[in-house]
Amino acid sequence: MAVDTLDLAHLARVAKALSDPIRLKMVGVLAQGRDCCGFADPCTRNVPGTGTPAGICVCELQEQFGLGQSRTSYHLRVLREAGLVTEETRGKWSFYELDRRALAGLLRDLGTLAGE
Amino acid sequence: MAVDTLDLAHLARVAKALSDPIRLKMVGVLAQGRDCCGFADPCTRNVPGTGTPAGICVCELQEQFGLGQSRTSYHLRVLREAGLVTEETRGKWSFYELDRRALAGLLRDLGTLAGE
DNA sequence: TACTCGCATCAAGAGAAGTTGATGTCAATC
DNA sequence: GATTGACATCAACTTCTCTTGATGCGAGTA
Repeated sequence: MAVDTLDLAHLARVAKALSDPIRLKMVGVLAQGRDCCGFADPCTRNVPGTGTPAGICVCELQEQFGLGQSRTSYHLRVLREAGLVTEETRGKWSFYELDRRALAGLLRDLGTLAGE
Repeated sequence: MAVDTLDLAHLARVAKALSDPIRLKMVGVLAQGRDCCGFADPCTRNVPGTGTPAGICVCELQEQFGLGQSRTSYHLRVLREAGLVTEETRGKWSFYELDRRALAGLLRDLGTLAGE
């Protein structure tokens, strides 16, 4: 892929989303995709029927990071708007999942920019 | 390499340096490492004796990007402080070069964060 | 229906980042 | 030694980002 086909504005937006230690840590936690949740709360439920965990709910991230609710929500929104994570509402909970393709795309594009 | 050995603060700083389209474009130009300079100026000189080009001078970047001098200098400083580029003074010119290892390190660390 | 819970969003303030023009410094040239 | 050219840095300003507390809203629950 040629350098001049890169969307630098988009690349910059994704990089900006990753330019904060809190959000990087969130990506790390989401990447581990751990079963939500470790703590005693109804949101421990997995995808109905499948038993497969899908994403981590905001309350768990909030707990893990010791952040306020709106602060947690804000950083998740930045990641979401950059396309790095996806959100799915189930019941009254929001589950966030890492979009690995988006992250892989970033790495690929940066590699391209640097001439592999 | 384990996720918990990553220096997220440093990762964030490098990502922030890449969170601006101007700086991304600079990285792209420096990556091509084109012979400095294309335009008629004494800074066309390469490393004395070797004939090998080493870096691109500020005046060329300024010209290529159509930016003011202090603005160009500012963005180069951000890249330099993030460790993404190195600077070398020769005569009255400053030559900037991409530090490929730093960029490779970023890609590696992001990969690690995302669990490869 | 009223209440609570989980979450998004908003409004306001503090601080950081980016832009611009001015000033300073050092090397090269006159 | 004075001038010029290349560059860094500073000061002032604007704009963006982040944090905090408040408000709103839909989904479950009493």
